[in-house]
Amino acid sequence: MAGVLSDGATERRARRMGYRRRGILDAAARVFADVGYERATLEGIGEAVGLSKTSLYYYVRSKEDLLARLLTEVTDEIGRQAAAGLPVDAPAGERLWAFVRAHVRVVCTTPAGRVLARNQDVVLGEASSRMMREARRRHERLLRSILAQGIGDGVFRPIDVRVGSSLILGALNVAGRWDSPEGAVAADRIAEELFTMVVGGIAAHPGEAAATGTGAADAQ
Amino acid sequence: MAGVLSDGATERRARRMGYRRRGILDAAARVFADVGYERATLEGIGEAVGLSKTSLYYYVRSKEDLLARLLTEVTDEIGRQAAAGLPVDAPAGERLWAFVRAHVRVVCTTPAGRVLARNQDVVLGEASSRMMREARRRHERLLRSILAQGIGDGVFRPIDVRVGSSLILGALNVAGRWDSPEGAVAADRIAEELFTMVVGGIAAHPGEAAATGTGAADAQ
Amino acid sequence: MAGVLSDGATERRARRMGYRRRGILDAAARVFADVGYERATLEGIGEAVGLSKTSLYYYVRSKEDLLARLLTEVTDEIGRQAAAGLPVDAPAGERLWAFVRAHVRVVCTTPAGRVLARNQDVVLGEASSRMMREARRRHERLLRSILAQGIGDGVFRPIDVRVGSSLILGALNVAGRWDSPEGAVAADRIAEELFTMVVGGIAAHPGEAAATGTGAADAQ
Amino acid sequence: MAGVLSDGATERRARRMGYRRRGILDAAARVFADVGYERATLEGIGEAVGLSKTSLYYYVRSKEDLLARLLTEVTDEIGRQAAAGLPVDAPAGERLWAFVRAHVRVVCTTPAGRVLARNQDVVLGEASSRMMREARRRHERLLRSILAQGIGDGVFRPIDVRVGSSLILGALNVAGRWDSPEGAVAADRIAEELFTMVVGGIAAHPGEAAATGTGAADAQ
DNA sequence: CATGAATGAGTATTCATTCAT
DNA sequence: TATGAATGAATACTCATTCAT
Repeated sequence: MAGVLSDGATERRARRMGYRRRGILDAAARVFADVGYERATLEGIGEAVGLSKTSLYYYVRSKEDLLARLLTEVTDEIGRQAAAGLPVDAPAGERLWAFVRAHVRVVCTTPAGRVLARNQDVVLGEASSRMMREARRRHERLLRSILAQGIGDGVFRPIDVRVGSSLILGALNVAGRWDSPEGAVAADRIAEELFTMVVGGIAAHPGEAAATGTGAADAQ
Repeated sequence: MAGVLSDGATERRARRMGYRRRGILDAAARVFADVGYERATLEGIGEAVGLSKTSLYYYVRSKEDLLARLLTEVTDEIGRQAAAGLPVDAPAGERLWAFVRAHVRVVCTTPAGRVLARNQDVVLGEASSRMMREARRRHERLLRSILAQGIGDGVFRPIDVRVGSSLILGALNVAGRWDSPEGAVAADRIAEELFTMVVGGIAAHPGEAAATGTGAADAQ
Repeated sequence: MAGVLSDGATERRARRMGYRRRGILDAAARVFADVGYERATLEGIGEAVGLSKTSLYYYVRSKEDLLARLLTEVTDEIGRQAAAGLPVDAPAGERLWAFVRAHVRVVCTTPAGRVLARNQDVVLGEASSRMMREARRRHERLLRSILAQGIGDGVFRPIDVRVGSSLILGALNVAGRWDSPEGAVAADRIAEELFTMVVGGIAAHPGEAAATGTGAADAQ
Repeated sequence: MAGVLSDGATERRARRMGYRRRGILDAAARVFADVGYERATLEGIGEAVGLSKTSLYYYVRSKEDLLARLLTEVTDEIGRQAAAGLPVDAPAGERLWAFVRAHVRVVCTTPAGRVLARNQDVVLGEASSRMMREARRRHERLLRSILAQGIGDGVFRPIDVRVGSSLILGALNVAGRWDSPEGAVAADRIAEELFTMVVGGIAAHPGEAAATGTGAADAQ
């Protein structure tokens, strides 16, 4: 894959670079999760990796870049986990469950996940902004495709997928704001609860409740 | 008790003070909604009201105070609207619909509402923090009481009300992040969609879908 | 003394003005003594008299003016007390004792006195600066005249009166920095100690000690 | 221990850091001496060293810190000079003379000394406050030990050493408020005058004068 | 790779002071 | 007399970022 000559050295350096970058990203995630993006300082992050704040610039373009990379990475990681181990033609219900579980798990158990769940609204510059927006779009597209499939298959009601996907993401992200439960098991229980509500709603007798809602709307 | 004459003057003055404070709060809401709390500057807010930044301090204790007041106010306003025009013994379904509609409407159509929907995670000092926390608690308590009533009446499934209320709020707040639709009508349509999903879920045949979810969980 | 016509009203007003001014000066003294001139705020002083900070400007030109008047007043008051009850031709020793006692008493037992003792070095504007400087000069002139008289009468050694007066004032002012002893009696005991040292020095056998000092000076 | 080569570089760097800090402290001393601590601005100090005001923060924690370090340093320097060249068992008279000369010299001829003499009453935060308090305590303890020794040896009268040390310090500090005489010689002459008065008092015939004082006290 | 040194731009906050009423 | 309202000027301190080494 790599060039023949500078191969060994380059790769080694790249990997070292990767290790460092990893450490930096992780440290940033922890700090961001702790005090929030705006209140976090590069010095603090540097301290957390054992590097001077200036050295950070060797690996990362800017503070915004740091956040953008972090969120992009974790977002895509969720997507990967959501698809892992599922046949391409898995039914929508199963795919949705996998998505929910992956999202909740990451959002509950990792610093980066908490950062993702909480920093939906930071205002960034053009470059970083685009990077993040695209990752988010990928994520939503995945969820929407699941919803669309379910609707096509007749297992989901014909809802507006854009509204639906937003609602679901908003609902799942609340988990990232709770005192993070330790371990995947606890996270999975939360995921189940959220999944059940999202899929089945809260009504005991869905048809009637929906009617009630409409009735109230009409009654206004 | 007060003299007939000075009464008018006094009242006028008090109202002027009110007007000013109102104007400041509103301007702050607009600015916060535009650029986010952290990037907003007191100078910018001052400009938006036509007051020097230092004059702001005549009406407000600090930037944090500004946000806390704003969010407290708008949160309580939603609660008021959610209860308006409903008999005390209204059925849970109707009450939930009123809550959803009020929340979405405010969150979609007012700057302060957008600020509320987006700034769930700002870190504030003790005083402001408490003020906001309490408002939020009041709001959640209202929603929880609705859920509890519905469960008691058998119209809602016996879900965990804490999880449920968080999920619902998270879901509703996403509306505050969309390019705000103009007018209460559009907001109400969104509210209806969200309400329908929250109540009825997205499954075409709830029982089965839920079963699917559980099945997926077992299958993992 | 006052004009025949507007007499009653004017005088009443002047006296009212006087009362207010008094209250303001006293409050300012207390506040200055508590937190220091620079950290004191007009608002705080206003509060201490039960007046809005703006109202202060009716009685006083500025914050600096407040300090200048205060210190001028208290300085002259010490001078008055130092001369009170003494025949014009009193011996220098007695006059010095009266001076020391008056100074220490005021400096120990009154807020304004403490302000005087501690705020020797505030930098003020031209007008206020001159007012204070003159009061201080009057005070020093009094002390110097006492020293000169004593030297002329042969009861004090032929010291440099300028150095001597400064030294004495510096020595006396330290008392204003101690936790102020309540009551004139305690203050008088302090005054006696300081007076004794100033007059008699600390040497057991003055002549020899002075020789020692000179010797050390020579030895360097 | 360190490599031969990097040693030089390291040391040079460390010294540069020292130089900078030194320069900053000195500049601050000059500015504080000129306009007083409260009216001094970080920007002004920065200008005086040829550094931007923000760069100051690379070397110093805060404005208070700057003052505290400065006064601590100069206070200890006086102590050092007061002890220099004296045998440990030097007589109290000589030690006192050395103390007085050192104090007056520094206070008259150095900016930091003038700052010390004049800023006895600035109100600082906890950390800086403690640092300064301790330096002052060390200084007073030295003076008190001299007084105690002298009293024990019978060369000083049995005065209250706490009162005595305060009085002396107050008396010596006045020299820091005069237009500073250039050169150590002038300062030493002032020191001699002050020393003479402190030790021998101002009375021509100490015993009688003291009696006069007491007499005045009795007569009141 | 790593960092020490330096800085510019930004920002909340304080406070004496003015002025119309 | 008294004050509510408004402001200008000042100021300490923060932090991301650059650059030479």
